Order: sequence, then structure tokens, then C-alpha cells
Amino acid sequence: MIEPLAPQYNPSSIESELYHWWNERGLFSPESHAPGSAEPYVIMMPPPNVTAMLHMGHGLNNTVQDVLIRFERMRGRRALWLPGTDHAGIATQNVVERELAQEGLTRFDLGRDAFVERVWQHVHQTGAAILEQLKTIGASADWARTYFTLEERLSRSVREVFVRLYEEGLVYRGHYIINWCPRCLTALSNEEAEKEDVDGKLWHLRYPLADGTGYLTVATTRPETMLGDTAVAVHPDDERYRRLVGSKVRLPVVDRLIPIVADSAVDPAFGSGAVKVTPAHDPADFEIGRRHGLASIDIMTPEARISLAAPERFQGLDRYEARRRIVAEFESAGLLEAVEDHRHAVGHCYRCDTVVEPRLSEQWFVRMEPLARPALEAYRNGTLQFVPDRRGDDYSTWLEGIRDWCISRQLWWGHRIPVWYCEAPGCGRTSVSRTDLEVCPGCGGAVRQDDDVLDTWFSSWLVPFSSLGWPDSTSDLSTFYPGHTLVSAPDIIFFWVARMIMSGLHFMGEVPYTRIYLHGVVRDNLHRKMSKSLGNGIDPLEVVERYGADALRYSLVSGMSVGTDVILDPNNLDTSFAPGRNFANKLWNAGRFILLNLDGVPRPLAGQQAGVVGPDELTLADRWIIARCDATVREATDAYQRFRLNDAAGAVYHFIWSDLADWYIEQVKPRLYGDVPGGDVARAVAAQTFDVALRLLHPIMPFITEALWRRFPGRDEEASISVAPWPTPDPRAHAPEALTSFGLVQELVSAIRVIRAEYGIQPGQAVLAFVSSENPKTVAAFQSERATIVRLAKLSDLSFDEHRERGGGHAVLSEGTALFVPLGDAIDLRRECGRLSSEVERLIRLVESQERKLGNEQFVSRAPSDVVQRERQKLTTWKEQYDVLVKKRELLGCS
RNA sequence: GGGCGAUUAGCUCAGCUGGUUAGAGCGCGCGCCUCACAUGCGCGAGGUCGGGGGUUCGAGCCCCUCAUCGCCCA
Repeated sequence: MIEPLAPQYNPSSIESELYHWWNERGLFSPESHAPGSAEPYVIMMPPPNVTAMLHMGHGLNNTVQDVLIRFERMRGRRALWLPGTDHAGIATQNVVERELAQEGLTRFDLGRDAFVERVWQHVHQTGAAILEQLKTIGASADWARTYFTLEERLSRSVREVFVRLYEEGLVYRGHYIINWCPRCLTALSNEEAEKEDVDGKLWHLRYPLADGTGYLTVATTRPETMLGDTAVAVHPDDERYRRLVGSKVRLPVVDRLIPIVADSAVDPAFGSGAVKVTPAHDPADFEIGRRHGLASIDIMTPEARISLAAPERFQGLDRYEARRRIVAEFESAGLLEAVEDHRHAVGHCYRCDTVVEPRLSEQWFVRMEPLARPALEAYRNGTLQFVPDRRGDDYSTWLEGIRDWCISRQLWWGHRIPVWYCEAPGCGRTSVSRTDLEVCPGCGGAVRQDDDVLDTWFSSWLVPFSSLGWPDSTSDLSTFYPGHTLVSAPDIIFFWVARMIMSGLHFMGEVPYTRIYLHGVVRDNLHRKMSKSLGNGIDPLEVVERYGADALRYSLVSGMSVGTDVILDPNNLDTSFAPGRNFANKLWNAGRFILLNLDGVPRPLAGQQAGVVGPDELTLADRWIIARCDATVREATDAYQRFRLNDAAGAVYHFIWSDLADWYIEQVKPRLYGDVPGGDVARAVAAQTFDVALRLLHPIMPFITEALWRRFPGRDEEASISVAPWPTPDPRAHAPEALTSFGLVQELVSAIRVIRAEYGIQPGQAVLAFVSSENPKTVAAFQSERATIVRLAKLSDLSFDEHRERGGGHAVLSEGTALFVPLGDAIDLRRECGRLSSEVERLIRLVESQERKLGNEQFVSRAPSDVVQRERQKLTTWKEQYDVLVKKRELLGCS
């Protein structure tokens, strides 16, 4: 797979081939790359829906995970990134139902078994396509361990958990108000009913007092529910209504007498202070109804049409049509007191966006408080750490106010609830069982299994251990539980993240992970969340095709600081992804240059081997790039560890592009061309700093770094950068004087370039430069890199002598070195004087403000001495620069 | 209604513990096909750090307040 290196990097020719090579060699399995004694490191992939297609949100989430897992893998951990797919109850069922609808069928036409069979077919056909898509972006998950939440193994865990919780009294069945989706025809959990603000109305309705002495006014946002009203409630302390408590009102439209009750849950300040009570359609009303023994009248069908419990003329009407007609009846009866605009939050189904209907229904629940307590404690005692920190507040707030979890769904696709009801007359026993029951364990009579399935999240909340074989004691389970890092978008903290912590603590006795990294959301240039319905999405696969997977990953990572959203412009992919592609190309060419100029295995820079490069063989530039490389190792490693992936990307980018390519490679060229003394040292330094850079970058840009790394001479055919050791800081690289000295060289070259640009000197034309410095170290640095300066600044010579000419460009370096570039009498003296003067003025401003600062008694006495020291040093430096420039101005005869 | 976050160059964002001449990439202007790369090289312009007030020797950073945008919860 080693071909000659093209001048332009072509990702598509390389990526899939490399991926297959990695995968075939099993590099993504923890067993393959780390000894059994190594400490494990585990990330659980948020299992994508089995029918999902890769979108940018997946791209971001999985890129982050892949970066972290690759980082830890290279650091020698037994890294396991465990992938899987979620059967996604409602979502998947909806997809197949839509398919059926195209054939003019519903699931009821097929019947349960045939429908479920059809879903399985669908899943097998399209199933796990998303996992294949993840491979194209480089995801290094351990595919051999891939799970599916509805497979046999995980189903057993689900059933075990249900039974255990039931036996502990934490699973129960009961009649409560739940969120009902009239389109999906199922109950939802509180979390699955997403509150969205909508512009609605508040209708003030008059309910006549039964004795004909007047009326009570109630306010409602859902007038149609009045069909199920069974009381009016007021606050017990409300003087206005105290005398009415115990009497009755005549419910209009349905013409029913209902009592006026006193309940302290009523807010006397809301509306008139009297509220209608609909126990079957509102959770607060349900509670009031309980306390007062009120009847519950369910006035809606599952489809949210008016049921037979309402007067005939409304039966079968859609809830909104019923609302219009009821309001109209109130109006014509003179009972509509007022209508106000009212913006309020309304629950919407998180799968189909239909407005949910709070509805009384018999469902299965998990008692959450006992599970939440330890999960809260794990956060409070610091076991759990959120990144960014503040996300922990969302977590704890939710747990503090936790409500029981409705886990039954009226769907066909999912884990069937393991409960059997005895149909024998007089028995009626309910049996919860780990194994399927044929007969009632009590009486031996016929049993019927509960029709419902479990919430899809009831399987996902177990994956940190169910995917490893629980309830069996497998070696995977003991090795890889608990895991370490969970990477997620903030929108599934409650659905998934928090629940996994609860189940982990309850069933395993330990939290499933300790670090929770919550990244942002991918948005478009108008800061709207990317979504299918808005059509503002970017297809990651298209980006891979056009720019390469590395460019995609680089763009996502570098555009993302901790916890903030990533903005990408769907109308201009270049804006977002060209920088990544360009960086890959830069890297490619830097690598191409270095590799093409190696002649065999370079000498080692460190170690005991023969031929190791000695410290005295290194030039200033060598020591500088080695020191910069070492600093980059420290910066990048620290950034990866702290989840500051954009900082890691930035540090390596800067090192590769600015330090290595722009300066070191340019500097080193003469030593690489031909057989020049010191060429072997230059090759050693270039190759090894580049090798380090590749390894530092590999977690973010795995493909190109592997492609280049493998081409180093002497590399084992089987070696992969993905399991190469992570670079470690080297104390011997520490060379502050090299950083300073080469910094001056850079500054001098830049200053000369500025003068050349200022006066439009043609690139081909060499000029002479004079420098004069009081500082022997500066002079030594310039002398040792004289050839570099001459070449990079296109000089005919660099002179340390006095100069006689007047006409030319002048400058002063930061530490006071004077620079002069003679340009002959043709130079515009006035222009040069102007340049110098504006520099002089800038320095005057700096010096003045600095003198003010240092003249301030308070500053000198109160600021830390090192700060004062530093500020004094600055003043000295600026004064020196000022002096040099003023002298130059005099010399030029500026007026 | 409660809570949280954001507001820094035309755009997207860094700036971590209060002390820098406020940075990067893109875009823009000028000059270059310099034998790794024009997906490139060199140089440059561009900022009253959302407004107001305060604390401090010192504020982009801390406090108060207002405004705008966004997110979560009720």
C-alpha cells in the first residue's frame, strides 16, 4: 500500500484502505494492543438508533470519542470503545409504519407477530448501516463486541432488571396521568414529552352556580377538557369563595352538577382563583380528585378524539374541533367571559412532535427516588465529574425533583413486559417472571402476557454492564466495568446518562463512569440546530468525500471548545472544511519533503544506541525546534487530558505549520540537499520532531498521520501509529536560551521582510543588511544562524559593521538591536522618516503609560514583586528601542 | 415564572488563576508559480472586548444593572 507520494494529498485513495488494515489487524480491540496488565480505559458509545443515518451530530459525538479512545490507546491503556445500536422502539416502529402506509396498510392489518417480523426484516436490511458510516469517519470502536439492545443477550439483562426491581418493590403498575401521544398511540415518559412554548389562549369560562345565584369563572388553556370536569376547586383560605365550598355548579354543555371543593393546591392568584378540575386529563387535577374522592372521566379516545363519555354531539370529534365547538357553545350561552392570548409550554412527542395529551392510564412505573439518592450522592461527593462543570447542576436538579418513570409503551417493537396475568376465574394472579410462562404458577390456569413493551431507554440504561454480559459474571464484565468517560450531547443527560448512573449504582454497586464530557450541538450559520426538517443539515459522508475524514474531524474538533456549540455553514462547505483539508495537505507536503530527503534510518536523537546525536552536534535551530516540539508535547497532552480538544488541535497545528514547516524546514533545507556536513543531524531532527507531531495529531487526524508515519524508513511493516507510544516530555529538550535566540533570528528575518515589502523590493533582488547590537548573545545567535538569515530574508550579506549609507530602511528589534537595510539614494527619505516617526510615537505612548504605571506608589507597593519587575523590564526595553529609533531618525535627517 | 450560558476583528471562535503591545483560522488588500505544498509563500489593514455603573495599584476576565440572543426546567 506504499505508493509514491503525490504533491496533493488525496484522502479518498487512502482512508478506506487504512481503515480496513486497522480493522483486520484487530487494533481496535483492547486485547490486541495492550498487555493484560495494562489499566483498562472504557468509553460506551451512545448507541445510535438502528435505523438512523449518520448526521453531523453523530459525527461530532463519535469524533470526540474516537479522539479520546485513540489518545488513551496510544498512552498504553487497554482501550475499549464499545459500540452498539439501539432498537429505538418508537422511532423504528414509526419508520416501518410509514413504509406500510405507502402500501396502504397499518400495523393492525398485519397483526402483531407479522409486524414485528417486518420490523426485524427492516432492521436486518438497513440495520447497522450507521455503524458502517461511522467507520468512514475513522471510528476505532471494537466492532467485534457490537451489541444490539434487542438481541437475546441484552434482552436477558432487561428482563432480569425488571424482575429484580419488581421484587424490590421498585417496579409497580398503576393508574396515573401520563403523557400520551395520540399519533404514536402510546404512553411516554415525562422526558419524552418535550415542552415547547406555543402561542395559545386562555379562555375564561363561566360555570353557573347550581342555586342560580351567579357563576364561578374558571380559566383554562384546554376548554375541551371541561367535558371531563368533576369539580371546581378554590383555595381553602380564599375569602371570596369560602361560602361556596360544598355547594355545586352546573357544568355547562354537559349539564352536570359538580361540587365546589377547597384544595390548597389552588393558586388564588391565578385567574379568578377558581379552577376547573379534570382528574382524567391533568396531573394536578388528578391529585385534587384523589384527595376529594372525585370521579375521573376520560373523555378522549387514544387518538385524542372525543370519546363516548361525552355528549353525543361531540363524540368522534378531534380535540381541537371539539375545543372550537365548546368555546362557541359557551359564547352563545353568554358564558364566555374573556379570551386572552397566552403563551405557554405544551408537551410535544419527541418522536413525532404531536401535542401530547395528559391522560389517565394504567401503566408500569419505576419508583425512582431510591435509585436517585445514591446517584445524587455520587455527584455530591465528587465521584462524578462533569465537563463542563455546570452541567452537573442540571443533573442534580433533575435528580432532586425526580418523578417516577413510566416504562410501559403501547408499541409492538421492543422488549415485551415480562408479566403474565392469570385468566382463570377467581385467580387473577399477576406473575412477573424471568422465563416465559405458559401457565399460571398459582393455579395452573391459562395466562396472558402483558401486551405492552418497555421504553427503549429501559434497555439503554443498562448497556454499561448488559453489553458486557451481565447478569453473568463474565471476564469482560470484571475487566471493563466500571468504565471511565461518557461523551454525549447534553440532550440525553436525563434519558440516558443519569439513568445509567442509577442502574450502575443499583445493580453493580459502582458508577459506570466518572467523567461525563458533554459537548455542544451542531448548528448552522443562523445558529439553528441542524435537523432534517429544517433541511439545514450537512451530510458527513459528503464532507468525507469532498474533503476527507481527517478534514471533517479536524474541523469539528477545532471548532469546538469545551461545552460550546459547533457552527457549520451548510451553504458553504468550504468555509467550514477547507481549513482542515488545507492542513492535511500541508502536513502531507511537509511529510513528503522530509521523507524524500531521508537517506535511510535517521540517527537517533536520544538513547544508548550507537550513533546517537550528541548535544554538541545540534545547531541553534535544531535545539529550538526540539524545544518547541517538547513544549507542544506538554501542551497537547495536557489539553487532551482536560478535554480541551480544540487546544490540542491548535497546539499541534501551530507547531506543524508555523514552527516546523515555515521555519525549521525552511531553515534546514541546505543541510538536506546533497551530502552536506551535519545533514545527518538535520535529518534526525526533522524526522523525529515530525514523528512526534504525527503522533500528537493522530487522535484527531488518524488517516493521514498513519499514512505518513508508516512510510518512515526502517518502520516495521506491521507497525501502526494507532498503537505507537504517546510522546513524553523530555527534560533534555528544555532549552529556553534556544527559544529566545532563535526567536531573535525570526524577528530579524521578519523585520527585513517588512522593509522589503514596504519598499517593494522584488523577491529576486538580494539586499544587504546591517545589524548592531550591544548584546553579545544576540550577536552570537545571528552569527550562528547567519546563513539562515541571509537565505530567508534574501540578503546578499548580513554585516555586523558600521554602515555609512543614509538611504534605506531602518528598524529596531524588540531587545534593542538596530537594523539597517541600505536601499540607495532612490529611497524616499520622507517616507522612511514617516515610518520611523510613527514607530517612535507608538513607543512614546507605551513608555509614557508604563512610566505612569511604575510611578504609581500604589502599584509598586501592592503588586507582586515579579509583576513589578516584569513591568520595569518592559519599560527599559521600550526605552532602548526608542533611543535607537530616535538616533536613526537624526541620522536620516528627518525634520 | 425559576435557573444557566453567550455577547471579543466582516465571519467562526480562543483568551484557563485579574498583570501580554488583546490572539487564531477564514475572509479582505498588496506582492510572489522561491526546486514539499498556489489546498501555497511573504507582508498588511481590521478591535472604545454589547451599554452603563462599581471593586481594584491594575478589569476582556470579578460584582451590580440594562439590553439582545440561546438553552434547560416549571
